[in-house]
Amino acid sequence: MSLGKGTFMPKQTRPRIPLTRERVLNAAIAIADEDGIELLSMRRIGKELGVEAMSLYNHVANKEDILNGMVEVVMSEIDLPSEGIDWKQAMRRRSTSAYRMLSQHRWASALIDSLVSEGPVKLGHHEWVLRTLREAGFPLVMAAHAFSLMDSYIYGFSSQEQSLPLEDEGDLTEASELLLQMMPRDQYPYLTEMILDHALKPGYDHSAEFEFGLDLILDGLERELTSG
Amino acid sequence: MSLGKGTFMPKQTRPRIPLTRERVLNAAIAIADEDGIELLSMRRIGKELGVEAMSLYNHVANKEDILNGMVEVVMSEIDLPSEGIDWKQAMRRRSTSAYRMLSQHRWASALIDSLVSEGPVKLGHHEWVLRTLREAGFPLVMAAHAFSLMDSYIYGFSSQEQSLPLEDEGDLTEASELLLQMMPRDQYPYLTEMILDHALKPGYDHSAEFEFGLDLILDGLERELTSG
DNA sequence: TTCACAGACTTACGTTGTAAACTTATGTTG
DNA sequence: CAACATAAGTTTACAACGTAAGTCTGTGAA
Repeated sequence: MSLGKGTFMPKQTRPRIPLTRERVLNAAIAIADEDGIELLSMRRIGKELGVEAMSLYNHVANKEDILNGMVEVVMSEIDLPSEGIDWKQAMRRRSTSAYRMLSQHRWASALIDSLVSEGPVKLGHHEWVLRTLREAGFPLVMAAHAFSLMDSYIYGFSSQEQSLPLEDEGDLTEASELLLQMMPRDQYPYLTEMILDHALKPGYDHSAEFEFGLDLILDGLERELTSG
Repeated sequence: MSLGKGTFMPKQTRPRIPLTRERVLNAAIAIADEDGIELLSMRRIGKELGVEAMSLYNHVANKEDILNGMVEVVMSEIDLPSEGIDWKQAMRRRSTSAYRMLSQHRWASALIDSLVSEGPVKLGHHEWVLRTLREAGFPLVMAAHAFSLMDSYIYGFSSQEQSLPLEDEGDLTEASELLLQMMPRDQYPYLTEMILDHALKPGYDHSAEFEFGLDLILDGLERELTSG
């Protein structure tokens, strides 16, 4: 193919959308969302973009750089309400928003705490949380406690949720039934009861479970704030 | 080397401790504890045991089987106090014990929620927690909430802790100083304050941080129990 | 002493991340 | 428009990974 430089269409001979770091990260996120993080490889990302794996290295340092970048991108999806509202409302909004993000990107919670990414988005998020707490009157040590507690819960809950092998939404019925079959029921009566009478019940809602713990934590923090 | 069968020491010609599933798992745990989970490979485990990688497959199904087995082993290290004591004390003991285990085996928290291991130890643990809560008077739904909340916090806190790159104990000083250098301080005043005036303070204790959240959660659950 | 077999070893294959060397496309000059 | 520098692709190669398949051997029973 010698339709090189000086033929007759010097500008747009081939459309060739230029590869960018952003396009690489978006492709990686799409793959991780759809096929799972374990199928994310440099060659797979390249294929997604119609390019060889090694071409990616012109725009990202290496695979870890991609993983860090993915975390930064999805963390920017978290809603951080603008100032001027109640700290409790603000924390509630950012927590449920973070939970929703972690549910949409099931690979994220595992990545966030296996990596040491300290990009501007993550730093900005931390800064926002600390400012909100401090300006609401939390003393320094208590703000640290609150931050640690909230984030441990948010990421912990999301991690635990993803370890349940529910393929689609509401499909934990199938998983539970599988577990029930393998498990000698008489040996685990309380576990059996929990699965049968609670987890398998039609109205079961995971995000309601999340909000129970979140509200308990926020109420406890409010008590600490007003009493201390 | 023809010192084979019928020479003159028919029994213990070579010491050759027989390989077992247990020895494989213990070797794997030792490697993960000392060198990190990312350096755990079949060949590395074989070397540790003076054996080729493929020999392991006579005692374990595959690598995932090993990872599941490792989780089962370390979960059995968690202290589950015998019946007859206050539910709150019981939960506090098992939680701090779980936290201590997860600190000793820094790979465990990531494995526990990336895997779908449902071995007898994990099931037994769940059964113990549910029985303790139900017999303390927690209604079914509240027991589910309590379980979810406590475990999310325990594993979440441990995960977050391990994402801090502290090599030895108390060495987060170095990590924080590194972060401070890379970070434009005037852009993140509250984050800077937190690192300088709290995290870098000599008396900083991570397990105290854990216990603050744990007690807040347990107090909140107690309130739910007595009020509801 | 012979023999069966559990349990070790050897070899081989496909997949991974990425270093090094190359080729080609693009944008800036004379 | 031609020549060239540079940016951004491709090709090839390598070491390390999990593991399937086949082979060899040490050990206990007959």
